[in-house]
Amino acid sequence: MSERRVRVRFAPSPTGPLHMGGVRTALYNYLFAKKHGGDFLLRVEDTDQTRYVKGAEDYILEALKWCGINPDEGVGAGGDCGPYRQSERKEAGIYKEYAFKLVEDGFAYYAFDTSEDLTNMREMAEKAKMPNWQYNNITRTSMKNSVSLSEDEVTKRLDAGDPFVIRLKMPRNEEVRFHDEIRGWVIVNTNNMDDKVIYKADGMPTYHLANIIDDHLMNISHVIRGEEWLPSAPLHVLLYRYLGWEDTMPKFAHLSLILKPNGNGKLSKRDGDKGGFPVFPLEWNAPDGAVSSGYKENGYFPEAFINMIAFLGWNPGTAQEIFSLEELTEAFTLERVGKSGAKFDPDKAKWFNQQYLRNKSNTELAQLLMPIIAEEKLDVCIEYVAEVCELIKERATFITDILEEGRYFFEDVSAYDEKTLKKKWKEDTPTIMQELLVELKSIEEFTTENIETKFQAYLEKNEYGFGKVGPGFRLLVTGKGMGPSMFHICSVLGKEYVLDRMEKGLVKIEALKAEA
RNA sequence: GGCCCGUUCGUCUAGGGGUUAGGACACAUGGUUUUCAUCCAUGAAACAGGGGUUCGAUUCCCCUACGGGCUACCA
Repeated sequence: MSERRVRVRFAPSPTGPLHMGGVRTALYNYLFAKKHGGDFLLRVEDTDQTRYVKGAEDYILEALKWCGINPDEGVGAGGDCGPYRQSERKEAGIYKEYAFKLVEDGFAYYAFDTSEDLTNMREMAEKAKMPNWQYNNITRTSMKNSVSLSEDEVTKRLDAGDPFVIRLKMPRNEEVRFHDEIRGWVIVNTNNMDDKVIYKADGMPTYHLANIIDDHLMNISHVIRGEEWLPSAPLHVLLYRYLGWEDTMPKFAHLSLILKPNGNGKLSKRDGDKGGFPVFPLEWNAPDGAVSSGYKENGYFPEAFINMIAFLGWNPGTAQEIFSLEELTEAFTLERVGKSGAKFDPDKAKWFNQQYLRNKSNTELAQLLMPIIAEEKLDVCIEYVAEVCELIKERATFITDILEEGRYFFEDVSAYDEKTLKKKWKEDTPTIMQELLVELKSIEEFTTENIETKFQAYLEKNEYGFGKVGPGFRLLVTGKGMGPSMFHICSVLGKEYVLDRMEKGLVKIEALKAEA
């Protein structure tokens, strides 16, 4: 067989925000396409108007954009196979003819049973201890459809405009097999499959039909999708066969699900709320006003998020863990995608972010920090922020940690760490601080080295250990009990500021002490 | 319940008929650091169970258990 152009698609339903699992599916599709020089399409599967959620489609588009997963074709990108929204394709009359053709060819039939009929049937079956009633190749003979009803009756109903659906006529006792790129051969007997509705009473195709038609019309070569589709894959194979498209049927690859960090089950929105981590790439404001947090808003870099997601169920087989999108594209293969579900680990997610943060230059970090600083109306220049980043970077996971950890670089000290105050602020500390203040005042050039030299000289002169002077000094200047080198902090802060803080701090702390 | 898929340290995983079963996160200990973080070193930690096949199975096959998915005129 000649090499077919790789064309894959990500086909979400706009029923809510895209969650991590969806992003991973999109990512793997994207990586696979790029790896093989193919196309990545975005198709919106909005055949169920009752589940349509306003804003969801925009959200999906924005989320993918933030992740750097840009479609070559599809909604928001254009292309020759449009429209790419299934609702619009339905309006264009794309699906109807195929549904009816299936009936004509004897592979499907009209069914007139109403939803109530079906519900009643299921309830009756349940009472008769048949808990799982299905509309299938046995039960269909006792239902109202073009298989059981006379031809006259069917025509009469059709002419009268009775609502109907089209169901696939599942054959009796046939083995349907297909090769999954990740799982190998999957074989299912048609006796275990039901007569799925492929065309709804409202004139919309169901997922199954629309999906097959669109994939065929859009020349999709590989279907990479979630495990939840594995059970219906045989149905899809049958649909390709009955439509006469089996020779160009795409290859299938079913991805395992992302599971909850602890406990069982797939990751859901609630797990994030409970575990204190996001499950969505971007913050989602639901129409009902509920807000779900996003990775972006939590300070994650998109590259780190993507990297982390990629490793949930895939690995390169080497020790390398940090991969740019380009490197992922280079390294990605379906063969190295795992078969089993992966429990999501929020700690590892943080670790990825930390790695990326550390690899960014101080200027880069400062640039990212400036908007946040502006929001807080703090008046500093970018060069100063970069210097702060240099000092705080090593102890930050998120960009905002730099601001929080290094608060004292931007604002006066308003509170003093109680523990340090209690343990390290002794009777003679104020005197020592006064003396240190004088020493610092005498420094001409307020550089890290000069401050350190002066400080050490002072210790030596009085035969003090560092522990006698250091903690009080830090407390006075930063309000904290720990942090980066004091000499660095002071040189960044500048002489005036440091002296001022010490003087004011001495007064404040003495007042606090007197109070206590 | 039925059907389908899966099962290596707590977690993500590598590996694969004969290995001291490797790495990463998290954890613990020690070192560096005035402190915290970083960094470095070290440690603890796994082949779900039972049957086969085989000289030999964690690896191949079967069964069981467990986990997951599906079982809509939802995707």
